[in-house]
Amino acid sequence: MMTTPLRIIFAGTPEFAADHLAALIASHHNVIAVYTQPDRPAGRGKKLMPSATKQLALQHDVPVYQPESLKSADAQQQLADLDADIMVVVAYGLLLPKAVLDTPKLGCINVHGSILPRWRGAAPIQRSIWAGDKETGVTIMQMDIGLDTGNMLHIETLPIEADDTSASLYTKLAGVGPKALVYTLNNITELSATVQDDALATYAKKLSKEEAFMDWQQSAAQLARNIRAFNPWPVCWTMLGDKQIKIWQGHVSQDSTNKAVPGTLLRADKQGIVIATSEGALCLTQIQIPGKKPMAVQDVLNGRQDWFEVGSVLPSQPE
RNA sequence: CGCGGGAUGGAGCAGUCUGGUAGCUCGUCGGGCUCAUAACCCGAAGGUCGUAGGUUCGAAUCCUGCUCCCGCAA
Repeated sequence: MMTTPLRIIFAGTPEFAADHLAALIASHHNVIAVYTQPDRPAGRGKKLMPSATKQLALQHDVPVYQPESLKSADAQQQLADLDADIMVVVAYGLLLPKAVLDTPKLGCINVHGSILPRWRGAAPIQRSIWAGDKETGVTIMQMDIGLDTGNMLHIETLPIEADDTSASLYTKLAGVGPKALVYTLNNITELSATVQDDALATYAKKLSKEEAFMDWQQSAAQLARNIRAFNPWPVCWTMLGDKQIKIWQGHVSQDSTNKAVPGTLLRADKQGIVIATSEGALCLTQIQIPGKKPMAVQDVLNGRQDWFEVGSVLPSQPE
């Protein structure tokens, strides 16, 4: 159904946002400007890197704005002068003051990576895996003052598979989100907004590197979920002697812990590295040692069998 | 110019300091053993040692440039 083309301002930063921008550019709507975070140092040499969204915008000759903040009167006036019908926000990374929310004729809408009101906040995709949810999705909502509290316009659900990581789920949601977004824009005037039930709300707090440290006092099931949730960032890790080991893949093992101290290395062979936890054993199948890429445990053992001595105990706290 | 590690058969590593016949653990292929096997035994194939130059009688190894990969830190 072809509706009247909307004049859209797009605000977003990472890859996930760029995927949505691509869908808008391909649609019959007009993206008149793109807001994205200022270029930040990234990558190996700490070089200044434009965001994925900026790169895409430049390819399509869409004007790019990169204010440090939208709180200033200048920035707000600049945005108002664009005279947009609606503003679409996807993983922008900056808070929008009320003045900005009210500027476009149809307000601002946001694509959020969970089924609201569950997992409001910064890391909805990761938290849904971390918590063991069976289902997730994207919610398109009308933004208001609160953090992800706006009225919901459209929801698209998706099952979470047993082997899904944050990386794989991101990819899946990036496939669903853009379609849901375009659908919402095409039907923006007819869609009824559903108010969120605050009683059901949960908050997806940001991930930290500390949280990704393997605490063997936790259960094997929780640690297995952590491994999937914290992939590709910050990535679960542990200390083997003075070496930091990142853990990219693992699963709950059938092995008995024989009441071994949590953190005890029970076995290291082709099947994986099995470690005792407070509740069950965990089998690591893909790990990464400093200076190397992630590798199958089998490969690591070929060259460094002596590193993994059965019976040694890994720490449950980062020094 | 933030600190550091690395590039060697298909995979993971040793060898580099003290230049002199390319080595280990696996994988692959062939054969054997076995009721059978991811187990075990025997054998084989497979490498311009990241790249360009320099030093040398001789360079994986020493020197210089370049490319790519990664850990830390922000």
